[in-house]
Amino acid sequence: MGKRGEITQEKILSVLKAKGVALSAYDILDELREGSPKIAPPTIYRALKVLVDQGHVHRLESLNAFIASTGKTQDQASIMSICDDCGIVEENVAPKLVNDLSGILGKTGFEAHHHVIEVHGRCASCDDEGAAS
Amino acid sequence: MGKRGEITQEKILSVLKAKGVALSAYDILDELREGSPKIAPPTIYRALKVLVDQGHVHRLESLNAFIASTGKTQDQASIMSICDDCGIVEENVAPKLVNDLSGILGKTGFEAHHHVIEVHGRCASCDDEGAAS
DNA sequence: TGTGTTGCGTTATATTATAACGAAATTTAA
DNA sequence: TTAAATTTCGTTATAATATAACGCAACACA
Repeated sequence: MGKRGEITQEKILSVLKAKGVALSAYDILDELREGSPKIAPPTIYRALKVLVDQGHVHRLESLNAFIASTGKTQDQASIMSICDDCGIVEENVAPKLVNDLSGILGKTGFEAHHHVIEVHGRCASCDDEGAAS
Repeated sequence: MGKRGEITQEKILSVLKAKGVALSAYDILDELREGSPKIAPPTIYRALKVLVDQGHVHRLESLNAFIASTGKTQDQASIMSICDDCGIVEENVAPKLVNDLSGILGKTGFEAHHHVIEVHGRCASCDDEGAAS
């Protein structure tokens, strides 16, 4: 079975969890190369695809980056808030809102399969800093 | 004043309106090159930035593509529905939903500046086709 | 062990995007 | 009106993101 691939997945997930921030595929590649110098982009992208499909990792479309899931979002669409100042990304859930969203689009006959909801702005702590200065 | 740039913006906008579908920056580049062979990527990206800032064009983060705004969304966050079958993209507005969304994040002190809401799925007509087959 | 199948690593390349710089247009001040 | 300052644009070059394609290795099953 896909043993080799799973090892890459585990390594990626642990890097993402250790860092706790959004990393690009190439950031991850650089990290993994410290252990296995010959690893190449497709290996990373393939492993990321599995992790994203499984819900262990979220892809941030508006950053072209990836972040470990906190696990809050069990199969639910996640709402990612992204601080443009410090880069911190938080994962949120709002089943009702996502449901409403699908409902609005459903009125035109659209069948929603995957939701990309990413909100850019300023996190509480950067906001305080700004106010304090 | 920036006459040259404005001409590029107009050309891009008219290409996007004529096609009516999402185009990548390089799709647009190819179109414009039929008139002015020497045009280069930064020219396209700069013009697109202005058009997006003005709200005449939407950037689709999950497709790395651009589409002309229908004008429905006056300064409001738009909700883009994207059919993964035929590629059609529709622009929708739902001020209350966006407001709710900002409210949910606001509870954690996050101040929302820009919303990326893109829903992938199947449009009504592709759905019919699937059912009919 | 041989044969089929799947999935992985690797090479190569495609696609998307921007940095940096020089030239042209425009503005400002004399 | 012309010289200096400023802004914007075109251009070259390259960076960053992502995937196609192929061959080999691992496993599955007879």
